Amino acid sequence: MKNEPPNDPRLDTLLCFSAYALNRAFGRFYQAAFSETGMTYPKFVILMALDEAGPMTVSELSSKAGVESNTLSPLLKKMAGFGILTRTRAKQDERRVLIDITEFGTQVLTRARRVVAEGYEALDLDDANPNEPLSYMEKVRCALELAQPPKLIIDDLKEAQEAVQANKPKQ
Amino acid sequence: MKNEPPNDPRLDTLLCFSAYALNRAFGRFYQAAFSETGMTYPKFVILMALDEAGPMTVSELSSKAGVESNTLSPLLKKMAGFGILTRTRAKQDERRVLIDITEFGTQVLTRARRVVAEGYEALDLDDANPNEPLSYMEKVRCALELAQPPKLIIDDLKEAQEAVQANKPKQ
DNA sequence: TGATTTTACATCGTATACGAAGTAATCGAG
DNA sequence: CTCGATTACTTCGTATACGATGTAAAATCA
Repeated sequence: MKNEPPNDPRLDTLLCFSAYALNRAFGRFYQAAFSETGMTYPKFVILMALDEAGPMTVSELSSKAGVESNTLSPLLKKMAGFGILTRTRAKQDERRVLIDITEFGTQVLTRARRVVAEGYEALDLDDANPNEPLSYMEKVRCALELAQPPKLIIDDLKEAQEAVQANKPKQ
Repeated sequence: MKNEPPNDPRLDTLLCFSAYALNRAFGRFYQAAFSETGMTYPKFVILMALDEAGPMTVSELSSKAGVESNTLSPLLKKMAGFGILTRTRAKQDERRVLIDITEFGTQVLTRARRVVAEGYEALDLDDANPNEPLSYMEKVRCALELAQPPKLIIDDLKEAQEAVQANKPKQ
């Protein structure tokens, strides 16, 4: 019972295509949920990783998230500018940059998680059989494509964050 | 037996992360296999779709491949320039653009398929259990990350194609 | 039929993502 | 100790990918 006969020319039977299509379906789903907040799916993954495993160097984050460090560098810079994480050169080894989630970042993550969980529940995937990867992935993808996810809102958090930064610009 | 409890904070347990990570692992795998040929994974998917279902409009290709038409437009233009497909305005409806794979494109696809099949076989995934999507996807991802895929070679096809074009520039 | 709406693509701006190459700090051999 | 490797991150060029918007053809309505 082969799952992906390499000579089968049909796209539907290829795991690579399932992953490709499903990933972009998730991407659009998250984009809709996060629109106008500055949040994106890759940023969400980074926050999840930091929240899960604590402060890390860029390399560690790179392997944890499965993206190259050259992809992370500009992303982390933007996120730091946004106030959701900090980038600190390690004193012992000036080459390393330690990344840590901020309080604001934690709050954003908490809300993002809630929105995502709500969105997932609305997908109504109870009848999708998780024991067959390809059909399961396709069912999830279809559900995602039909979904209208709830939207993340962080305006109030942002205002609070800006107020904090205005009070102590001693950094 | 929930597969993706939305409140579970671990990345590993999220289908979205599995799809994200697996997709990029496939991307790197294909990039290595196709390097220096001008071929890429998205182009491969487009060729597969055309080969599978015959000539199509941009919209049809868009739903078949699961990418938006604005992503396809520039991609198709490049591929046409590369000689692997043709773009033709439909006479009945000038808005539509019909995409068809060329003989050269078919040859490239055949070779690409062979290379990919060889690469997959080398992954040695016989012990990966396809009945558990997340662990299966992770196993595949790890195998892909370790893999050294064989490389696609199309230089001779390209030369043949250029010779053909040089002989009949009546287009 | 002429105006309006819809459809099908294309273009634009932005956000990942990668390999290759660059840079600065650390390590290691001699 | 010093100078060439190695390491950790950054920068650069290129390739998707998307939403928003533009444009021209076709369909629809008045």
